[in-house]
Amino acid sequence: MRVRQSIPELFSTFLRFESDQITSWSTDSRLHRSIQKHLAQMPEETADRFWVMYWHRCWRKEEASPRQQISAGHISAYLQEACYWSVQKIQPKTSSQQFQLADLFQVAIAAVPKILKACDPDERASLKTYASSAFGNVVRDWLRQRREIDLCNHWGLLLKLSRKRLIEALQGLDASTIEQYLTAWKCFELCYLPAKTLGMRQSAAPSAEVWNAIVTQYKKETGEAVSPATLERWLTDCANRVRSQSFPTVSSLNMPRPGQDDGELQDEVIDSRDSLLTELIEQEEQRERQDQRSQLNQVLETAIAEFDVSVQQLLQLYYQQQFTQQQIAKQLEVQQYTVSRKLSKAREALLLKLVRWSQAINPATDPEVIKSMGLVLEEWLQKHYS
DNA sequence: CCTTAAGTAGCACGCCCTTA
DNA sequence: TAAGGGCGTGCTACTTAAGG
Repeated sequence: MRVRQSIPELFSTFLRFESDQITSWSTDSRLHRSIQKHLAQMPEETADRFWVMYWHRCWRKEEASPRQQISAGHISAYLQEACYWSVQKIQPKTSSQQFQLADLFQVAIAAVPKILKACDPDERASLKTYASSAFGNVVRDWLRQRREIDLCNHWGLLLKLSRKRLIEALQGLDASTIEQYLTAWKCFELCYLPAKTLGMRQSAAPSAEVWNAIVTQYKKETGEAVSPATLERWLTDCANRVRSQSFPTVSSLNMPRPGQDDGELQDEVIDSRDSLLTELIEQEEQRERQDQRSQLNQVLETAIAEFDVSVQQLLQLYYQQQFTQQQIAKQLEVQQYTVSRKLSKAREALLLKLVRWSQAINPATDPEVIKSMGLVLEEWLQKHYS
């Protein structure tokens, strides 16, 4: 990363990422003009510390004014390196390859307004030091929550949920629907409670009896008769809304191209899917993905069919019946480690098939990709046998 | 933070088959 | 018939995740 030198650079340039690598600094011309103008008015101020304090105070004064975005923009630019190094420190620790550095960087930098609010320029000596630790905390917290939400299925998520968060997630719907959803959710919680003591994250879908109980409870609460299917639809919708509200799609940084005038600031991170072209591309990509998914199914199903019957049985017990290795060992009268090893062997063989198949599509397969294929395979097995 | 359970992986060993 | 490779198994230390 090239070290930025001048004050205008420090307060108007942003890191650019391309395939998870920093490629260059790009200048936001609006911010560049702004800092030049201020420098011309105060040519004696050449210390970056002065300008950080200056923009931080402006930001506080400009509460709710459009100018506040400019001040936040200057500070975001200033904090680019701090943000990068904080995220860089965390990223190797995230076991999953799901989140790239650029994604995490984006999550962290979007927290600048929050950081500016929390850090009082009159009390703290250095915004940069404060921000460095705050960026780390923001990303860690985001990853933790994300992992938690990803691990839960709909029913687990609904059990965990607080009423307040559900209401927040349902904003935008009309009042009567919100009321219906909330009542349905309350009935679900009441009737599904026994399962709460078991594994919370992967709670099984309510059984027919539970659904009937929910229907009865709903009738008791509201006097209206609603079918189990409708209740299920409402509750699934609740879960989906909570999911997407917690983690809106993160889009690319929208950095202005050098020389381009109408650059947006990086704090606009919510994806607005309004372009027809984007939609068409997405549809095309989706078709392609579906096509590849069915090919993948075929490859893996054939591979499993070629396995020894005992191995097939093992996979069934493990993935379908959800037995532990210990339970399988007891049933098959072998040791747990034998089960473990046979499962590993089977996974290895499937992974090999998967890698060969993917190499036919894209011959350049690096170890990272193979690692991520392992995860895909595990996910596939879970789904295939469920 | 500690404990516990579940799962993984390295090393050693023995059996079986092939080869010289 | 001995050597050697491939493979399965046993033991055990280690890692990871969940719960108190």
